[in-house]
Amino acid sequence: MSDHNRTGAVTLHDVAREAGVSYATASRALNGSDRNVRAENLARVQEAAGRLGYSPHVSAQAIARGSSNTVALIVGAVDDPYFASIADGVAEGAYQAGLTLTAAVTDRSPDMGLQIVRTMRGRRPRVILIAGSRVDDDGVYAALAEELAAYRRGGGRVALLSRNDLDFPTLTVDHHGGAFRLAQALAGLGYRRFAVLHGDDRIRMSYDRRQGFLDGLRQAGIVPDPRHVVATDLNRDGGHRAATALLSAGRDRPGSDPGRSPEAATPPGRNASHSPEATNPPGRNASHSPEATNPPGRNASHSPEATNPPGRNASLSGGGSGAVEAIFAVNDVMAIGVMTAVREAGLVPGRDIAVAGFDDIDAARDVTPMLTSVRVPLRDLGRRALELALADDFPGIVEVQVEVVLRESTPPR
Amino acid sequence: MSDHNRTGAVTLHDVAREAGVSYATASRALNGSDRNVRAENLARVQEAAGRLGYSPHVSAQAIARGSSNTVALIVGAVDDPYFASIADGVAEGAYQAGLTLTAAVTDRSPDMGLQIVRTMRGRRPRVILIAGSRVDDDGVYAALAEELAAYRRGGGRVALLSRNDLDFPTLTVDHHGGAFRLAQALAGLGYRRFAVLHGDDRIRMSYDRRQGFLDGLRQAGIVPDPRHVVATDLNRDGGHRAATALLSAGRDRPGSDPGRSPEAATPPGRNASHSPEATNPPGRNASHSPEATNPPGRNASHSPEATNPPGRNASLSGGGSGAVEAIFAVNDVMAIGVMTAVREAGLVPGRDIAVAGFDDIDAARDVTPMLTSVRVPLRDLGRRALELALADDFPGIVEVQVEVVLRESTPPR
DNA sequence: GTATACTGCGCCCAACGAGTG
DNA sequence: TCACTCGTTGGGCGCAGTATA
Repeated sequence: MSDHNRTGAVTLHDVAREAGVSYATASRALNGSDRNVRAENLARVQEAAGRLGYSPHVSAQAIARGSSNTVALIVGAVDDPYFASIADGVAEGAYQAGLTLTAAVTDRSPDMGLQIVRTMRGRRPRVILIAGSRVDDDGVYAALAEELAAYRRGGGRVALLSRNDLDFPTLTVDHHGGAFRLAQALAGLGYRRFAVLHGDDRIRMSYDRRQGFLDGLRQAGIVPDPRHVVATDLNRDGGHRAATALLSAGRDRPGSDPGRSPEAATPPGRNASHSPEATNPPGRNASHSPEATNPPGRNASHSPEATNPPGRNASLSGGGSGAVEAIFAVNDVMAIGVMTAVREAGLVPGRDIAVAGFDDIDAARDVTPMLTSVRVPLRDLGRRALELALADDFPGIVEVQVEVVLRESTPPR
Repeated sequence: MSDHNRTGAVTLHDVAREAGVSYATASRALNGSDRNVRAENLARVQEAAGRLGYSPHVSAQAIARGSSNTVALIVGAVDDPYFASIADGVAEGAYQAGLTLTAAVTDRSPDMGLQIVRTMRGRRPRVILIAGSRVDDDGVYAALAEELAAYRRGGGRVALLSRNDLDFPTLTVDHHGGAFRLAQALAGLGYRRFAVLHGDDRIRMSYDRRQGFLDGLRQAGIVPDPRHVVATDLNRDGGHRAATALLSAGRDRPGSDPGRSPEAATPPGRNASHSPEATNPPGRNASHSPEATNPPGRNASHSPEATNPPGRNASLSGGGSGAVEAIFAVNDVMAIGVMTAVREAGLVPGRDIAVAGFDDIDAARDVTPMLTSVRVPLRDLGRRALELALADDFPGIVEVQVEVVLRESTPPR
């Protein structure tokens, strides 16, 4: 029965007919606009709806009402604990607010989330939340901003996570401060020679964390060998690969330039995990100018003009006066990869080489030794971003504080 | 301009007016149904659309066309690598198929996904994918089945992941076989005394894995102490908690019944992670009959009639003849929690107590020692589930094979 | 061949009249 | 008469078809 319409789905008409009431009554009974419906009819309608398996067409409702109650979350990857935790927070908040969450992943989009935002916008959600779309080339960047502006003009609400360069309510993390204090803490523990693993400089998170760390070191009178400040992918394999290259370079070819090793010098490529803004589209890998926007004292991967004169031992494990004592990776996922690489090189993380990360994901406490990190309240981040978007006033940029967590991977030295 | 309508968003009307063409022409130009539009007009329309920031209203399109092109994925949790990997696979497949993915999490729903399915259905997606909704009490269970059947009657497509009890295309994992072979492999390595950590028995995955493992042991002539077969949460903390309780019970109170320890005996509660079907609604914790459907040789958490006579040393770490040599947890997340608990007890996982899990998530290779597990192709699972749903024929149940991966956490003994 | 009406998708909302008590 | 409920009708949401001009 009731397969008269195109899709074959049950409509409100069918329910009304089945219940023996009028269309309007059925509508009033089910969505209770003005609940002037007799109890008996109400029950009949509900019963009929249940028997027929009726499900209101939310698209039609959305059109008729002019608004939906979904929140669209756009993340870089699902696979990544960073995003997963944020998404979890958003899901919780959405549930409490009675909103339906729909998520999209920019990871595989050629247009870096721009297209995603476009299609998401077409769904007319009440809120669009963006966690880490990349600060990309100006063209795409401006297009994204315009897209969001148009969405807001249409009554939509926007909140951004972890970027502070657009004119929307933004929840940002104190990357610089956290890394700064971490560096100071590690210096306080007695470490002097550091390596830093970071990502593409156009990813603000990566840039800020690296810069904060270097600034913190400088404050302590420490300037790391530029060859030990390496750009790589912001995921587990990126950390693993860069650390492996550095370790093998230091051991197998003492005096060689680790920054020039083919592994470590590889610009960030595909499968960029974590990376709030590092989701390289397939086919465009490594095609960006890797040296763009580099500040002084930066990544020396490709820089022949390293401050260390050639011949000086800059190895990680050489044991000489220049040997690196600690590796900081700008996120935990990378740091965990680093730890595995260290072990594979026959060394013991923590004892032989200290390792530190950032984010304090759950896994940081499950690796051995437990990972020193900077705690970011990721779930709160998601929840608060949603609140921010829903709020009526424009709070501008809200900065979330973070906390250094010292663990066994960086024992006093 | 063009803020005449309720929402304030730009409509196709605005675009047509702006471009100086008729409404229908603009429609054809933008969605190119039959592209009988002059090149000049086409360009003008596109230009106008871009200038106005027009975004087609997908709800309206869905209504007009009678179909949308989204795939709805319903998972138990985002937080969990198991679901995250599956979601990643689905996202990939959806992207390739030109479908938009929208995901929902049942974790916090009081109705165990039933309500989620209901609302999802209202969105009229082309596909609904369910990864691990719990095999719950018959009422909800039947309601879920009916909901899905109604959805299918309306032309929708369904695929189920990892449950094989409903009449829909299903991708199931050979939980029993994998655990069976793992048990045999561990027995082959010389282990004899095992503990098994599992979840709620109504969760088929947990039940099958545990049963498979026990069957495999039996085949090798091994029957573990029932007190060492413990039910707990299917997440990291569940594994950690249960292992801690067992270890402390074994050490602090030799001869006592570890199954009676308040920690280990706690029925699965909230925050059930991983757990394709274990997402207990808040407020209903521990209210189900915990002993339901228990097969012989099962969990003895609450069983005074343990086969071991009281006084015999059944501790995990006591070192006596009854000391457990290996702990199997029905998933990796739990196993990782177990490893941490072992370490916290002053023991070395792998050397003092072997640990094995199931799923072979990425993190299994980043813990120390690397975790023995059973490899489940989770990403493939997601991708294939989508294909299954989209396929025209009804393939019934497809079973995915798994592979035992022995690593350092279970060295030969 | 190209551009314009018109109808319909499934629903919400408002207004009106008619039927009860 | 009043308060309440119900059915009918019309309009509209934004868009995609299919005829018309």
